[in-house]
Amino acid sequence: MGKKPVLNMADLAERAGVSMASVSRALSGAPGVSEATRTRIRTLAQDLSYTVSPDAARLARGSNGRIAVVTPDVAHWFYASMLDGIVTALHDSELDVLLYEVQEERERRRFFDELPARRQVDALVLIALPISDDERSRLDLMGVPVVMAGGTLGDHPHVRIDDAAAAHQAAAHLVGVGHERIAMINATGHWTLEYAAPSERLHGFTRALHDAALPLDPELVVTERWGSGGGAEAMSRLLGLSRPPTAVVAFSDEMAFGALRTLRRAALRVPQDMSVVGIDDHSVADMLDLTTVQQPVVEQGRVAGLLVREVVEHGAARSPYVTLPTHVVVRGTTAPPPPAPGALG
Amino acid sequence: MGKKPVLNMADLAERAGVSMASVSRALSGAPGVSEATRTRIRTLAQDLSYTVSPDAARLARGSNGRIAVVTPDVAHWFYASMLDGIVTALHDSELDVLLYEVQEERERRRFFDELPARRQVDALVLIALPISDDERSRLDLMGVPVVMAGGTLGDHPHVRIDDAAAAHQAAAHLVGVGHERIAMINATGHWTLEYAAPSERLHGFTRALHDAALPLDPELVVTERWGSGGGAEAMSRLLGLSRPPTAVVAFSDEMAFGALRTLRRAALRVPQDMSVVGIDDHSVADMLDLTTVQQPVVEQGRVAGLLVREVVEHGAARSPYVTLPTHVVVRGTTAPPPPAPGALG
DNA sequence: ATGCTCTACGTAAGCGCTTGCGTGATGACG
DNA sequence: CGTCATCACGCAAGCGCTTACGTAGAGCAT
Repeated sequence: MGKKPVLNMADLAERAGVSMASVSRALSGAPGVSEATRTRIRTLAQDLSYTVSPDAARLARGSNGRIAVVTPDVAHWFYASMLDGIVTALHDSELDVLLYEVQEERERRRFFDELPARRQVDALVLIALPISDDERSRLDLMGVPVVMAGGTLGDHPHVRIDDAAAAHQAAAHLVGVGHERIAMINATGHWTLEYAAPSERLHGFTRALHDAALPLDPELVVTERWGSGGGAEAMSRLLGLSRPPTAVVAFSDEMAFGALRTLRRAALRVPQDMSVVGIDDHSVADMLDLTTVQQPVVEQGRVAGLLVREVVEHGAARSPYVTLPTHVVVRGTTAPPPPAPGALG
Repeated sequence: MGKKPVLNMADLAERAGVSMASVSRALSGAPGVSEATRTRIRTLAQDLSYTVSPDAARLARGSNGRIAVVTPDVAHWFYASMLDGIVTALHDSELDVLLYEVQEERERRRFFDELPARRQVDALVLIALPISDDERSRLDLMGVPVVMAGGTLGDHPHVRIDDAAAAHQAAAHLVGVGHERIAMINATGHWTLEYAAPSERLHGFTRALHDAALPLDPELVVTERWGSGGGAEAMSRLLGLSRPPTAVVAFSDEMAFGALRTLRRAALRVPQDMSVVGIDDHSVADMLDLTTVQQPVVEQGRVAGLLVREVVEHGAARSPYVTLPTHVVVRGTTAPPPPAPGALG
């Protein structure tokens, strides 16, 4: 009857003819064992395929080895790429990742009320998740450092892009090829909480027009819900205008995709009749030949991963605020505007 | 000096004027405390925002509350959708998810050698990860149940689609609209280990031709590496043939996208000059108007999540082998073949 | 030899919980 | 009014580790 199902440290110690203390030290790399003993124990552990129980170790030591990543949507291109960067950066560390998806309001509430990650992790990485003040104070209860990937959160470490600059680049590109009547398709969040990106990008857009001494026609700024459906809808509205634009900056590639769909259905040619530029450089943008402002998403995740490692390992990050650059990728959806009807040339 | 940084159960018990045992029982829902006491303790815990330490609980109880999900690529559409289904299915359970990405060979080896998830989880979900026999025996060392999502693995519980049937449906659709010279673009894995899908899909394809009494021209089966690049390459080879096909079944939508790109660059019209059908119903397929065989990816993940819950909670799943249906989604990339050069009609 | 410092190792006290078992109180029953 | 379940609860023994502290022996200088 009854051997333990799995070998524990006491068993190993016995077989090695030493105390548990030595085993623990040998395996963890702590000083206080001779090299000979250490090697012997390690070899034995290997042979018996023994592993220290992370839970027991963590309990005895008080915290270690795990972080939580919180994402609004596991499957969405943007968040998934971020997550990819984060786990990649963590690959050669000892940190494991506990994954939480807080998509709907219900899960959101559950996450902040119950704090399921509480006492389980050494740090938290939030992927582009706007947070209310109440929620921030709940987070503080967890008593662990937080880093924000793809946005900002108080004075917690973060990585992000300059949204205003990105939109500015998009609009400036259109100005550069000769457009004067440029629209912006902006996004509105699906939660009560607003992301900062929409207003930032609108500012950048506005500033670009201003810099080019172009008037800003309020009709040409349309806001729809986030996603390609919203983009399609927004483009319909723009086409319905008495004086439609000749080019449009979309809040994101996804919205640009929707806009392109509307244009195709309306039998308008891109870029001859209408230029479109997105923001993101979504993996599909290349396939659809969409001109866009590229932002390094995986890289943002990677930096977030490095930040969280620093924070966990050294208590703080050396340079906790990182803004990564964006740049225009010219493809086939932008060109000079068609000659104005009744124009001289 | 020295209060504990965080409230523990002993503190709570003291403040509540009861023993730890009662607190534990009250909080965990175990019998042996009166309703009155239970409520009182719970309220107090709430007020003090106390949470049981999952690690200590797990240690004392011997295992509980966490599963590992292993995916080849966090960011890839297919795996990300699977993962989404899994975490969604786990949302209203008490299970947390530990995420492991084993992308490159190095990480793969590390994962199977070190078994970082070992002693940390109650079960393992593998997302479409082909596994060698050696690796399987390593996995057995973990001593926890394994479920496979998007494939099979010995007699472990699994969810998947019928790959042969999917390819059969794709080819049959093309036969149905009148094609007789149909190619297949097949995929080859990027690892040494082969997925089962390519050969299965090839079988389904072959069988469909056979069922329609069409000859199978070996020239028309081309295999390229997985991904849209491979699809593009494969299509080039097909176009180089002395007698090119009039239609093609691609291993996946991604490969179909590549094929479409090649066709566009070759100035061939789709579907007038060439019909293309993919498999997956990738989120972008709709955007590119690609006819495809839809497979329920998120749903497969969801089912995998349910399976793992059953396995963890009841020790076994009631029906551990699930095959989900696929079906053709007709869009704009398939049409009858062009009239044969020199044909009578 | 004596005394001292090091090093390698063992002892044992926790870490924060769960749970089998024991106990007194309570109520049912004859 | 005695007898026995039953129930609510406390006691204390772990769960599998880490680590402060203690100790024996080796090495060295005196």
